[in-house]
Order: sequence, then structure tokens, then C-alpha cells
Amino acid sequence: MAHEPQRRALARYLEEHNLKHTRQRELILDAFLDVQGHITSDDLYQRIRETEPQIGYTTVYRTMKLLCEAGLAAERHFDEGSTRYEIAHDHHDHLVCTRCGTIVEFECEMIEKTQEEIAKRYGFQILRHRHELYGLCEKCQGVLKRPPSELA
Amino acid sequence: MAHEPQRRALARYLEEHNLKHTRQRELILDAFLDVQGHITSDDLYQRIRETEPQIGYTTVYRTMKLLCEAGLAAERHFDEGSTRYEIAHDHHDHLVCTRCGTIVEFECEMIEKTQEEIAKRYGFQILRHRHELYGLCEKCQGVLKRPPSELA
DNA sequence: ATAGATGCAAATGTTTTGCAGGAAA
DNA sequence: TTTCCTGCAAAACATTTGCATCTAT
Repeated sequence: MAHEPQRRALARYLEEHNLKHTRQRELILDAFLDVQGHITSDDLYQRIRETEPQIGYTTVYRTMKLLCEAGLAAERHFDEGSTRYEIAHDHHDHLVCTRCGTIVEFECEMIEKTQEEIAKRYGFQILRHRHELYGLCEKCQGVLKRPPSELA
Repeated sequence: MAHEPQRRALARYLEEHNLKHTRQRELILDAFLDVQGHITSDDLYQRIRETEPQIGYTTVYRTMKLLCEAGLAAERHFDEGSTRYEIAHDHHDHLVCTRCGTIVEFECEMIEKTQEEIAKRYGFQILRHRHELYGLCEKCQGVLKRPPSELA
């Protein structure tokens, strides 16, 4: 069933914090890793309940927070409203298509450096940041260029 | 009572859209402009009700949306949760102090240009963006350096 | 045996909506 | 006198919390 490294990381985190290793936690970790994407707790809950209808949405919400604390997931807040989770990895920012919801990750060292300079100029010490570019992905630009009759 | 240019702009917008010029709308516009800051609808409601207790919070929420449509206010969503409104002016981004809530505006052409390049690389057409730097302002860095006994 | 987890229901905080009465054009 | 607004109460939404029960250790 794969996801072994992450399963081990979770097990380690739970032991170190005197927390319990439960079926639900393993289940949610697996489902989350399977999706590979920027998913909401509710999406994940809907998905899991298809095969495990006895699971509670509260548990999914709580477990996603736990996975963040364990360093396996990262919380993101895009404009659309609900909290999304991504698989934790190196720092990056996002491009978000406002039509189809596609999310693309990018990183740019130059912007990072420039941010530091700006912060220095205002006497701030940056702890984190949020940089999101909203617009149309290639595909959606194409769709919107067609005559209205062809639109969904 | 000042704010004449904005009052006129609002009046013009209301006429053009066949909307009505009411005491509440004028009141909310004035209060909003007085604050000069990044304020939530609820903050504004609390503030106005001190002198005008009969006003409804619904009206404040609705009017802030109206002021955005009229181009007089702009909506912002920072990490802390509720929607804040600022007086509409040239494009800019923000530094936010996570301890005291101070918000400083900045603009950086180089970052803007770099964003465009990134978008091009991924085939995106940017419609808007969001760039927020969270950290400690000068004052709060100082406070947090002191021994714990001196903290509030 | 016991600390901790689960899942339901209810509470939360913010914002929106339905609607009857009220004010502007 | 008609169209639009207001303000209340209630709904919406996403998320969190209280609590009795259940489970991993």
C-alpha cells in the first residue's frame, strides 16, 4: 500500500508525543497522500467515507491538523475560502486558475531576496509569507476566447 | 465634514446605478474614511453604533461591498480571518505584524515584473495577485527580546 | 486500567439571505 | 407610489468544541 516513509514518520511522531496510532489516522494519511493535491478536509472526508462510511468528518479535520504538526502536510489558504492541504515539501508559492481551479507551484529566489530587502527597509523580520498569482491557465484562456455559443 | 470628493463619487455611482442615497450609506462612508485603516466590517459597525445605535450590522456589511463596487474601498483578506477594507488607491502589497497587527503597505516593480515572467513561463494570464509578508515589526521584535517577566 | 481518540451534536465566528416594514425617488 | 433600503432574525459555511463512548497502550 506504499507511503511507507510517511507512515513511518507519522508513527515516530505519534510515539514521541505519546499519541495513539489508530486505524483512522493511517487511513487519512493514505487517502491524503493518494490525492497528491491541494485538497480540503471536506474533500478528503467525502472521498474516505465512500469506502469507510463510519468515519467522522471531525476526525478528518483533526487529523489534517495533526499531519501538519508532524510535518507531513502543509496548510494553504487560497482566495476561494476553505483551507487546503498539500504534501509538505520545499518552500514554494502558487499560481491559481480562477476558472478551473488548477494550482501550479513555483519558486523564485529573486523574489525571496527582494522580499527580505523590503522587510529590512521597514524594520520587519519576516516569519512567513504568502504569494499567490490568480488568473487563467493556458487551457482556460483558450476556452474564454471562443464565441459565447461554444461556452459550457 | 470633509470627504467631499469621495461623497461625490458615491453620489455619482448611486445615481448611475439607480440606487438610493441614504443617511446610512453616507454615515458608513464617512466612518470608513475616518478610520484610514485596514478595518473589518464588524469593527466599523461597532464604531458607528456608538453614535448611531439604530444602525444594523447587515447594512454595514452590504455597504462595504457597495463601496468596493463604487471603487472607493478595496477588500483584503489577511491570514487572521475576517475581511478587511482599505481605502482604494494604487496597487500595493502588505507587510503584516503577527504580534500587534500593524499593517504596512509596499510596492515593488521588480517583483511585479518577475511575476509576469513566471506567469508567462507557465502559460498563465495573471488577473490579480496577493503578496503578504508576515512577521514582526520593529517594535515587536524589541518586545520579544526582553526577558519574559517584562512581557504584558 | 488509563490516557487518549472518536463521532455525534451543538457551538462558533463571519457573512449572507428572506422578508416585512420604511424611506428615497 | 413604486422601487429600493433597512434591520431583524434566521440560514449558511467551514471549522471547532463538549461530551459520552470506545480503543490503543
